[in-house]
This record gives sequence, C-alpha cells and structure tokens, in this order.
Amino acid sequence: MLTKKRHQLILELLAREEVVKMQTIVDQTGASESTIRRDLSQLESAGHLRRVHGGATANHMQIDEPSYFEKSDRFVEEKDRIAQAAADLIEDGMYVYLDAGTTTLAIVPYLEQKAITVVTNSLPLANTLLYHRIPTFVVGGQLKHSTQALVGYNAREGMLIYHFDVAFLGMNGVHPTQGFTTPDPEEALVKKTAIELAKKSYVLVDETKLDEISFSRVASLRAATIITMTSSEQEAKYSQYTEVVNAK
Amino acid sequence: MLTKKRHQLILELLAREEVVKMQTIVDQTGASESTIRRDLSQLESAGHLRRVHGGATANHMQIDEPSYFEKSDRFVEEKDRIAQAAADLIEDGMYVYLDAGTTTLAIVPYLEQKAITVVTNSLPLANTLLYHRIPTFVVGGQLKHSTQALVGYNAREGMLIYHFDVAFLGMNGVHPTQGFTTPDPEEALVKKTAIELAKKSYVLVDETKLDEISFSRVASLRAATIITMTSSEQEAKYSQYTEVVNAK
DNA sequence: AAAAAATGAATGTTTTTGATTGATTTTTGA
DNA sequence: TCAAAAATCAATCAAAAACATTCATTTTTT
Repeated sequence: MLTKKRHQLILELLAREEVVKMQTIVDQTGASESTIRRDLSQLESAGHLRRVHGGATANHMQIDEPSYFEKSDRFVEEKDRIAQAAADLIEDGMYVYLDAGTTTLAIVPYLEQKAITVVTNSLPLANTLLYHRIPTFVVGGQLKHSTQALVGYNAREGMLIYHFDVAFLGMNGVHPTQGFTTPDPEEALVKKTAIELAKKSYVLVDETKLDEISFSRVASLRAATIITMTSSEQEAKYSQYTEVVNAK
Repeated sequence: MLTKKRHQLILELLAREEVVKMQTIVDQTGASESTIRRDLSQLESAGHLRRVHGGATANHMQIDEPSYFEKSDRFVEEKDRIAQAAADLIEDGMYVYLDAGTTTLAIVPYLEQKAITVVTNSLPLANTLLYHRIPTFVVGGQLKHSTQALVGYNAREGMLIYHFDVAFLGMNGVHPTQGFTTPDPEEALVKKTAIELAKKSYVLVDETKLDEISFSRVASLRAATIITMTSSEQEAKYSQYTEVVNAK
C-alpha cells in the first residue's frame, strides 16, 4: 500500500473515531508497526493528528492542547513542589490572581487556611476554589475549550476593574531573550493584563518550559519572577535576567 | 482500551450521571482498578472532575445537594419537560442567556445540534456547555458559594456589554401581584439585568414555585413568559398577567 | 545501474498496567 | 457512641505493552 494511501486511511479512521489504536491501523493497512509509527509521526508534525501512547487522536485544529500532554504523572510531584513554594508567598489579606493551568491549580489546596480573595480566569480553578471555600471572583469572557479558561478582549476588560497584590501565571515558553510566551494570543493578552494589574507577578513552570519559545509573547523575563525546579546551572542562567525561585 | 478513550468515557459518564462509581468505570472499560485510580487522579489534576471516596463527581455538581439521589423521578421528569419546551424556542444563530439553576442546566443537552452562542453566569452551566462544545461566554463577578453562580455588581457590569435574543431564567417565587422573586438581592440584580438585555425572556419554574413569594423582587410578571408544567386552572390564572407556556 | 527512499526486523529504553501490600476511610452492629 | 469489620485507598513493584532508534533489505526514482 502506498504511503499516501495509508496516510489517507489513517485520517479517515480518525475522522470517524476520534482515537485509533496502533493495532487497528496495522491491521487495516497490512504495514508493519514501524511504518505506521513513521506515518503517525509524519502526520503529527504536519499537524494532522496528535500521537498518544498506543495510537493517535484526532486534532481539532487547536493551536494547543496542553491538557493532554501536561499531566503525565511524572511531573505531578514537581508541580506540587512549585505550587507549594508559590503558596508560601501568599499572606493573609492579599488579593491574588491565579491564572489557568495545572500548576496554578495545584496551589489551591495550600490556600485553605489563608484569609485571601482570589481572582481567576479558569473554570477548573473556580470550581476548586469554591470547593475549598475561598472567596473568589471570576473574570468574564469567552470560554476556551482546550484550556477551560476565559480569554479574549472581554476577559481583559473584565479584569481591569481589579488590582492584585500578587499574580501567579502558567506559561508555555520561558526564554532568556524571547521572554515569556504562550500559544494562544488571546490567552497571552489575559496574562499580560494580569501582570500589568499586579504589584508582583510570578510565573510557575516546570523545567521542560525553560528555553522554550511559543507563539505569542506575553512579557519580558523582567516582568515576573520565575518559580521552577531545575538545575543550578539553569537557575544561574535565568538569574541574570530576573529573580528565580528554585523550589528544591 | 487506550488511555485517552478511557478518559473520554469517564467524562461522558460524568456528564450524564453527575456521580460515577469506581466499579462502574472498571466494568465499562475493562481496565483494572489501579488504572482507573490513575485515570481519575490525572483527570482531577487537570481539573476535569473531582474524586470522591468510591468514585468521582463532575465538578459541576452542586456542593450543597446531598439529596441528589433522593430526588423523585417525577420532579426530574418535570424539569426535563420544561427544559425541552424551552429548548424548542431556540433557533440557529441566536444569542442566548442561560441563568443559573437546575432547570436551565437541563436545557443544555438539547442545544447540542444548534448553532448558537450562549452567555451564562453559572459555573455548572459553563462546565456543561463546555462539554457539549457550545460556544460560551461567561459573565464575570463574585462567585457565590451556594448556587455556584456569578453575582453582584461586577456581574451586572460584565453583562452590560452583551445583548440577547432570548434569556432563560430560573426563579424561586412567581406570584400574580408580587411578580418574580428570588432570595438573594445580588442574584436578583443579575436576573433583572438579563431581562433588560434580552429581546424576550422566559422564566422556567416547576409547579411548586407558583404562588410563592421570595425576598427580592426581580420584575413583574409582564416582563417574561412563564414556562412551567401545571394544571389548566393555574395556567388560566397566570395567563391573565403574562404569556404562559404549559409544557404538558 | 546507482542513488535515494521506504520498509520491517531487532535492539534496548520508556511507559503503562495490574496485582499486592499495608494504611485510611466508611460502614456496620453492638 | 464506640469499636470491629468492610470497603476503598495510596504506594510499590514486576510484567507487559508500546516506544524510539538503528540497520540491513527491499522498493522506487533518477
């Protein structure tokens, strides 16, 4: 079977099924596993699908899909340490902005004993904050499917009425010269606004985000302190540009 | 079964059932208990659900609703009929406001095939709309614990930038002379604003709300059409004051 | 026919899985 | 109300499945 034909077949399967197992494709095409792997990684880099362990899943042409890629169990402990370091910076009476993201989500359990008010643009955060009975305001705006966050112009407008003692943000890329970046421009706008409105901002990232550059620029490194967990070399490198908290 | 497929299945179960037992998921997926535990904790840390002893709950479940299982089928069915009658009034291209409440929540499944944009002030609604992939805007504001709705002055301000073809509201009291009423003044403000901004408004209530008066006045009966399920006598009585849709 | 590209088998590595353990929580029954 | 019993849980570990990579072989292109 021709390469082109295989690719077509794979995409057809995905159009019908949303997720397809490797074995299914092997059976349907009669090609070897190696070949199908090659096909999948080609189709992935062309943006036609997303590989997952055991097969592939349809790509709804989203710019990003952090929800499924972020949360392999491996980084759970790292996230938690970073979250804890962030929570330690929060004091009673503060007005706190919490951005959407799994790392910021991990902060919430540590906030339960603090007398604070939180503002967020994230639905999962809002749900969790509610559950932990923390006084919360939600930023209005357009609900983005992939991140469950409220973004866009309306979100920015809705934020402008608040001021924060401190803001905690997730980020997809952190780079010495390119600064903080994230895939979706509308999300970048919200993050940028949060930084503008906060007396002090922190960006929470696991090690994999360092030296990465994503599509939309949010701010230069100067604009926020980085909280992460990384090697002393990386820490030293980034310390030249901004304050770094290494949650070791 | 692939990890992603399992995750999808779990979220699907939760979208239908609000609460799902570990054993149910194990049976449906054929995976081991260990694997499902891992799935649940991953989905939880991504903010898609909340784990509870014995299984998981949708994070749009009302916190103060311990009697969820005890609700009589009759009541659920009544809500559903009312919701369906409401959904029938929605046409492609409309901008729709959905107020917080269990009856308005019941509308969402019927919206899946419609090309509409929804604005809501309810977290549970937002979560459900997200799941059904319906374009959604969320009104900002203060998060009220008991109803999981966004209320208050900020919510009103956030709404004023929108205009609706149609608004669907829950209500606690409906009375011939006292009009539409609800316990919380801040919530009343939001409902009132929605009515102001909509070309046409509907109030969805089960029979028990008729002839009731609650603390805060929202509007007179004239301001909205009532959708309910009641006796012909009650229907005739309320028809003197405003339009009534009896979802029988 | 030679060069380039694609293939499939083999390799060692990483990820996922399910069983087992002992700890924790909930339920039961006095 | 309390303590025992049952159910559920988190943590650990070895087996299994899936993975990327390499390399010799086959197919296609020039």
